[in-house]
Amino acid sequence: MGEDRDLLRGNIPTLILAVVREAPLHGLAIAREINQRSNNALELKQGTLYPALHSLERDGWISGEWEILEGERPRKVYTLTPAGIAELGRRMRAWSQFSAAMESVTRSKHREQLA
Amino acid sequence: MGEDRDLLRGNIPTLILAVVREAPLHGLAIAREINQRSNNALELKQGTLYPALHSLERDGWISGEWEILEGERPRKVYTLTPAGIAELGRRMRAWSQFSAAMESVTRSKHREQLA
DNA sequence: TTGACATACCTAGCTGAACAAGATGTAATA
DNA sequence: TATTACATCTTGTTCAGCTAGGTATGTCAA
Repeated sequence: MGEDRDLLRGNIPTLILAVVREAPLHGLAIAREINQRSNNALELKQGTLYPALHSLERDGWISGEWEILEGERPRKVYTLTPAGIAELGRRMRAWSQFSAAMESVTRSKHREQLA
Repeated sequence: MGEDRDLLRGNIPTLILAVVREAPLHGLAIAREINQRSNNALELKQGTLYPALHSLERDGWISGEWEILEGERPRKVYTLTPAGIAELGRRMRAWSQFSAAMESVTRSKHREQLA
């Protein structure tokens, strides 16, 4: 709900890549999609979103193209590149491993449960 | 293995509290325990460990006591406080929620799988 | 046409957690 | 006596994400 801020660290690129994988989207739509899919648990601030998109584009994982339609605001639509697909795979594997490691450490040896 | 560094962010206090919950331990032993339980996936650097312990103690989640034994180096042994037990519960719940949110966002709508 | 509002993009500067790289000191071992 | 392993601690750096601003466009109502 918002105290997860520190947990989000390092995972924002993964989230963005995962969302863009399915369909090219522009910035705010990406943030909206992450928010909706997580049932409002995850919220990307604009000061986080745009710099993250720029660095992902600089690294070649996504590519942005301006879409200018009649009677619409200009939008920069991002598409996952082939390199980005590989990067997403790497990141998701890293996440799985880390997540499993967290489980191993926090699960009590004696199977005690916290309320 | 080491590239998980960013993922670790924000979770170190949780890991420490979880390990100390089961038995009072001194600093390096805590780091060792986390490393072993995670099959060497997680590694706490000393420059991370000690400041983290100090801040957890400052917040009242753990309390440290010097243990001085004959023919042993002095060690500061940390114990989980009652407030720390509650804090650990909060943090583990936050982790579960965040973890589930990551799943929701990264799992493709169309059940496609990455290699 | 004026204003308000939602959308859409962007950035400069700050913050703070984790890290790198140092230091000190003790006990055991060679 | 030197070296190694253990054990604690701190200073200074780094950088991802946030705060808090900014610009501009389209819509709708007064």
